[in-house]
Amino acid sequence: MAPISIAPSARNGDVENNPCSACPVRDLTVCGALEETELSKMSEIVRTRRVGAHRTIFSEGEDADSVFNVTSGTVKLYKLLPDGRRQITGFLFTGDYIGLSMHERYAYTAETVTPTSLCHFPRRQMDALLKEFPKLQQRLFSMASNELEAAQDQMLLLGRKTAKEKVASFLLGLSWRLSRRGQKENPVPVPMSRSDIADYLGLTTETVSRTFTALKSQGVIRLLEGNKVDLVDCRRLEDVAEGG
Amino acid sequence: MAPISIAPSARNGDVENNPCSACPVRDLTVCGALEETELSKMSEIVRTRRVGAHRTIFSEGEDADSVFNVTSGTVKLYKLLPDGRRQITGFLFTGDYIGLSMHERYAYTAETVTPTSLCHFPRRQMDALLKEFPKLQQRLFSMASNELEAAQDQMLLLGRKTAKEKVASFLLGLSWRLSRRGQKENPVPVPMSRSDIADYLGLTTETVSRTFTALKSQGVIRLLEGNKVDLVDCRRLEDVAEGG
DNA sequence: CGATGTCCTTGATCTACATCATCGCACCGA
DNA sequence: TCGGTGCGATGATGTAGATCAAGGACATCG
Repeated sequence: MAPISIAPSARNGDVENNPCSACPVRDLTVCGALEETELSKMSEIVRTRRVGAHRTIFSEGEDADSVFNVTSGTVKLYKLLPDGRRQITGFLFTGDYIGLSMHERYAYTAETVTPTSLCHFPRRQMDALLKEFPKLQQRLFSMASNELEAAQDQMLLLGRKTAKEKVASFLLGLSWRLSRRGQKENPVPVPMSRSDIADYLGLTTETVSRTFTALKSQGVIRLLEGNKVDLVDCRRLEDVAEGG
Repeated sequence: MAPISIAPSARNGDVENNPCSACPVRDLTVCGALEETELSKMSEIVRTRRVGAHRTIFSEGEDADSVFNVTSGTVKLYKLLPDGRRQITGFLFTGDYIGLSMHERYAYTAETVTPTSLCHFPRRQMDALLKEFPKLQQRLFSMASNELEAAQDQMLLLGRKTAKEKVASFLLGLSWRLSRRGQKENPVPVPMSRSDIADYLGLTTETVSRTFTALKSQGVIRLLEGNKVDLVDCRRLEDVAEGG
């Protein structure tokens, strides 16, 4: 397809044709499963996209013909009841993959919380790559396993935890995911609105707000500039999260 | 390994060495991904087990060195909080696979609800089979996808539905899974206790009990002999489940 | 630079469901 | 045959969190 480029232009040419090889977050994502040389196959089918905050990426019920990688920003996934009640089933950050649960139609709506960069893959071609590279398939399976475990934790939270335990668990979860991505785990940026947090925890915005103030006045957390939360007393927050 | 058996005994010999080939529920399970001939590999590592009701198969936190297939009966999976609050994350029936989310340690406890038959596989050897048969790996991934979608539905239920909507959804879910297994979808056997249902739906036994009576007196369901529930008005039950 | 809007917070009140208590019934072992 | 035990149903009461209401902090915009 692409002519083999030579001499000085070679390097730039490679990067242009194979942006994935220069991807700074590759190891965080599904792409980390591939060797440098195999990556070109991904480059061939990927299309990068930048979208602003509060944009719908796709909606529940639409044909699921694309999958995505989040390379920066924050995304929320949610399901709605007919009367408008909403449950956010997850927040996605740098490195997360959208479209793990692959059926004919999307099972949820995906919407950006902040400005976001996405890698977009046509699903058919991604499926072909999965067949070609079992390592990719394995990595995807292991990511699905992690999601499943997170979903079970979330069920415990939604079904059995109090408001205070829910909020504490939420903050610790954010912090934990930061550290998994190799970022500083405290203070924690909280880019989503109170109402998003409420719909994630099965609460109302008022209760979330009150619970934040309660934790703050107990000296467990501090609310900082720029929607950051300082986990002052992590140990105690963990106790709170488990009902201790 | 096993000597090649000849003549009249051959057939029985095969079945004994390869019980999987005679498995009546094979197509429902992960094993359905394999050809007759490949099944012998599974037979070599499988050990079948029958266990009574209310037995622990494994506990949260133990080394996850086995995976299982349910060939008959009902199993529940649950997580506990330190103070004993319990969340049941799922019920498993004939054909379901235990151990999808594979980490070093079990993320939940698995306990039988009724007498149950299990196929037991050492995890290491199962992993080897997954490498050998990509079809098996694919099947497992697709089962994980389904579980993930079910988990998202359950989050919506736990976070945003009322008691009545929860119970209605639960009954419809049982019925739907029956029909997926090719069984009659009404009336629905409900082998688990009120307290199990409560811990699955994020309610108390009393509320579950009251909600059953409420649905009964509205003529939407009938409680039959032998813990069966007759979904009298399926359409209306669906409306109730979605808050209609 | 007021006008308008959105988000967060806080207060007052309400309610769905939890909690506490009791009872009936089926099952079971002695 | 008879207590014992566990489960399910139902009634009385309590409460965590929802709902309703209002004000304050910012940002955007004519």
